[in-house]
Amino acid sequence: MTPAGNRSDKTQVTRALLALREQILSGQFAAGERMSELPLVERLGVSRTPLRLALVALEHEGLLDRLPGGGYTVREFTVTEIADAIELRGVLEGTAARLAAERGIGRRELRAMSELNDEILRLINTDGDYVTRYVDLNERFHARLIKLAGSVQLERMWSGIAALPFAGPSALLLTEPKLSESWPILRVAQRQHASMLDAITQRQGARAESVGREHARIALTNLDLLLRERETFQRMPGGSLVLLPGGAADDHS
Amino acid sequence: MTPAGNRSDKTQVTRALLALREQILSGQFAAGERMSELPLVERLGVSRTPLRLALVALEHEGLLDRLPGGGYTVREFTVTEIADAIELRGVLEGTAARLAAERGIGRRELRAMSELNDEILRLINTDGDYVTRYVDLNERFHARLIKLAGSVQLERMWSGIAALPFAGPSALLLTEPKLSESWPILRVAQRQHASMLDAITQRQGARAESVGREHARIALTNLDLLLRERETFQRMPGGSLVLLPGGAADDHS
DNA sequence: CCAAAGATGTTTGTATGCAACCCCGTCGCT
DNA sequence: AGCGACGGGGTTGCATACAAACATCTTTGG
Repeated sequence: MTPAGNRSDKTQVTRALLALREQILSGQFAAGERMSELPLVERLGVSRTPLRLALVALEHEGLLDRLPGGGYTVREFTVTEIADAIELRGVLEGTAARLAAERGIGRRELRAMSELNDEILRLINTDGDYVTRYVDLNERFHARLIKLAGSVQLERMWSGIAALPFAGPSALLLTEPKLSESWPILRVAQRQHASMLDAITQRQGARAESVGREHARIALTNLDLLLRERETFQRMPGGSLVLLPGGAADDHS
Repeated sequence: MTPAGNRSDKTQVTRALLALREQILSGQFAAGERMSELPLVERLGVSRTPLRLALVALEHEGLLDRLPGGGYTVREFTVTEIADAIELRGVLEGTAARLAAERGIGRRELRAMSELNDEILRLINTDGDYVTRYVDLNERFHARLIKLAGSVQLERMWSGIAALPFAGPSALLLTEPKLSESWPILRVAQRQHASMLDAITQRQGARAESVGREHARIALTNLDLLLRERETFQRMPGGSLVLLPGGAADDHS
């Protein structure tokens, strides 16, 4: 859904959309602050007409909230919301896997996904900075998984939620500093990919679904780990939009 | 999501949105036909600016498809897509029920839903034309169910899919002619509502989820019944948007 | 001194004019 | 005769001017 622009659109609304999203995610707007059109116009260098289209797109995307008197604010996400979004992504991916299993999938497609996953396996057996490549492969795997179900609606819903900051399939990957902690997790994830493919191949719908769900919950673990290091967290794109649990408790629960 | 307008907006974009949606659902546009802005402007009596906002809203809603060169067409739905959408609504409602069960729900809310469902029970024990009232009660029950989970994302996704023609909780109710056939179905549905509430009360997440899913599948049955009477089908709002299975086969499968 | 009405600035909503684009047919040149 | 280019109609994209809603602060009258 209006994820970016089609093609390499040079249209003003795309320009505004991209710029705005980036500025929002990098925390250049305070959480409850009212975003009026005129300031944005001069900030982004587009006129009001395309700007408004970009704004409704971002509202649809869930990054902006329309406030009563008109105007927008950047949406603030609680940790619970993020966890819910991840759980929901798991539900959707599980459903995709189940439907794929029930309906049967061509060997070509399964083969392609297997190869993607094999490449992931080779990658995490390597030493070195493979994060970028891993993210790419992982996203491709998940995107294809969703398409396996062959349902437009499912795809739409998934795109809607996976575009949310922190809810995407590779959103919470630990970056450099703590890579040691994330290494075993990636292995588990790769294994789950394989299990899903196997379940789909053998048309075991229930198994495919539950593995799909559990797989997404890996992100919950990563979320927990990340929350232990608030500074790192805040620096990640979109980090400033997250309302961290208040100073009290929750740090040693 | 941009379901109707907030408040009783007299704004032009709302006017355009409502009028357009109604005209689309009543089949006043051919399926693949290109909808250009200028004709719509004089048809709806609003200028291009609010019209375009209404168009993107309908695109987000899934009723319109943007076509490559610009402009829109009304979206055409296959029977399979409708079935998928219903299945997905079941997945979401099942998830809502499961989350509600897992997280626990206040008695007040459960009580309220029980009363709604009791009223449905009394209603279907009555003779007479209760369709309108049933639809109202049923929609309220489902809306509350979704809210029980307490997840904004889930609610958003559900609204998105329940707004689709034929995918809403009461969308495929058989109208007057065949009421006799739908009567026992309503009884089953009411019972499933009760089971869901019971499961939630007893915090039986898995049960709540599976009942929620199965409950939505009632709509699949109704869909089947409706497809036996194409004329009736075509007359329902949005009926003309559905691409019926080609003349061959499928009538006696 | 307080209250109410009005003026003023700021905001969003709407209309419209202009420019760029695309499809397509036709005309001219080779 | 074929191929290419030019131009016309129609369409969308964009910018801007204007109107209406809203808020605020001031000013004036009691």
